[in-house]
Amino acid sequence: MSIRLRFAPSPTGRIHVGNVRTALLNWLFALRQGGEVLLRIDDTDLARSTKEFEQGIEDDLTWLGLKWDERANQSARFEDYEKAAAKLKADGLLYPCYETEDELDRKRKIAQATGKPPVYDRAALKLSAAERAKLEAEGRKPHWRFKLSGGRKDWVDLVRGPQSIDTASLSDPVLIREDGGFLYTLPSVVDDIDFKISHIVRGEDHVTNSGVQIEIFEALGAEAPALGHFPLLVGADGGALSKRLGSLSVSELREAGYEPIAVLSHLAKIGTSDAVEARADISQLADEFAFEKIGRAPARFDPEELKRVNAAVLHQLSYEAAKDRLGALGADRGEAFWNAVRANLSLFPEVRQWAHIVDGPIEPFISDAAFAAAAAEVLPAGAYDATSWSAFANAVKAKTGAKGKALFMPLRQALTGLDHGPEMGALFPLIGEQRARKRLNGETA
RNA sequence: GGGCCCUUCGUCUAUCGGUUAGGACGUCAGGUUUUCAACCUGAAAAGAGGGGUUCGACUCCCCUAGGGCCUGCCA
Repeated sequence: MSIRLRFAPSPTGRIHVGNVRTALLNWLFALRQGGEVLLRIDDTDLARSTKEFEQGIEDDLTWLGLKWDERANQSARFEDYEKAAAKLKADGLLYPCYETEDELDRKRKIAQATGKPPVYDRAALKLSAAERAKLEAEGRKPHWRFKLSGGRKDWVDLVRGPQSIDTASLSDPVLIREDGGFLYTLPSVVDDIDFKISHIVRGEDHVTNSGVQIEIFEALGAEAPALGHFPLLVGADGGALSKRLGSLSVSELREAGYEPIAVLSHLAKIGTSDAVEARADISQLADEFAFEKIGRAPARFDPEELKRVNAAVLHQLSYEAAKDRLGALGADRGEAFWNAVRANLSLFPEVRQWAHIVDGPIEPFISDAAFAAAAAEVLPAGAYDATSWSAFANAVKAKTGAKGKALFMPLRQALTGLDHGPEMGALFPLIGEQRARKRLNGETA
């Protein structure tokens, strides 16, 4: 059997970190197994789905470096869903119901209040043909429910181990809405069958769903794929992922300047037994992927940790890899510049700050004007090279008697306006004599 | 209310009855950088609480507390 995974977002919004984790785990398993990934656009909800979001999702996945082998739109497959629904109806497994949403809501509340499980009572199953005809004559349109077996459904989950869902404690799921629209449940199963999906990897919010869907697979004469349900993401405080964090979109991360591999590394490793550290590329993440490494407790998504991973990626990034992006930001000052400043970056766009400090104009920070003026007097003339800084520092040391931190910190502050940053030896030649002289004299340059 | 799952250093986790409870990140210290950051080395740091079972429990069972998911004509 060939390995085929699928990622099935709804184009009702852009993808966010939770979605990326789902996508990534599917991709990593497929990559590891030499399988394929189907990008399935779940756009059965015609009212809320848009082509813009669909394009946005593709852009997001492409930026992340997740390449799909095949893609499909559910909106183009309604005939297949109708066919499956017809078969279920013919088999007596899909039955019409006429309760309104209000009625169902009331039934649920009453059940809750009396301590009973809020499970659909199957009243519609007891309707006679005459009663149904009467309801239809009143203008009521049916929604359709799948008749659960009432037995237990078992499977060995890829991450959770043996699972058993008691369908007797579940409501018969509505498959077709009153307006004729298909809900997620049936199209998903039909597609998984038709596209020969071998493994379904999704969040644990779908565990109960899986029990239901296994019955639908069987009702349609198919065998359910292997199933894996991983724990969901929670916030850094251990509580539910906040709305802000949970909806943190890929496009926002992209705009903020995050590296795709940092986002991928972080989301692939949190909640697993591997160290949460940057990896070189997706194939390395795939090589290390194993369901057994995924824990069963929720994974914590901490933006601070993501930032840390991102910084580590930048600290290793070669000039060659950074060159084009530096150019795009107007911050390409050569390899020596990049190698000097990258260790001070946690987000790529921050490089602009260092380019600006090299170019000016910036306002120097001078705490001791006499010291700075003395330093200016021994500033070497002409073109600077890699040795200029130490020559200058020694000259200042000889003239003022300052050494160590008392020597370097005021010079750094005067020359860069900041009290931290890259090696001055690399920055100094880029700043050059003219700007250095002005800054030491307290002038903006 | 019911069902399913979870709880080990600050954080993510390893351990599948007998370990000095290991690693990674963070923190702290030292080194290096004639300064800070980066980098290198080292150290401190943990079994939610209470009962069992057992010669022996982080590991198995029960209770309590805390947390997550599901219980939709959402996906």
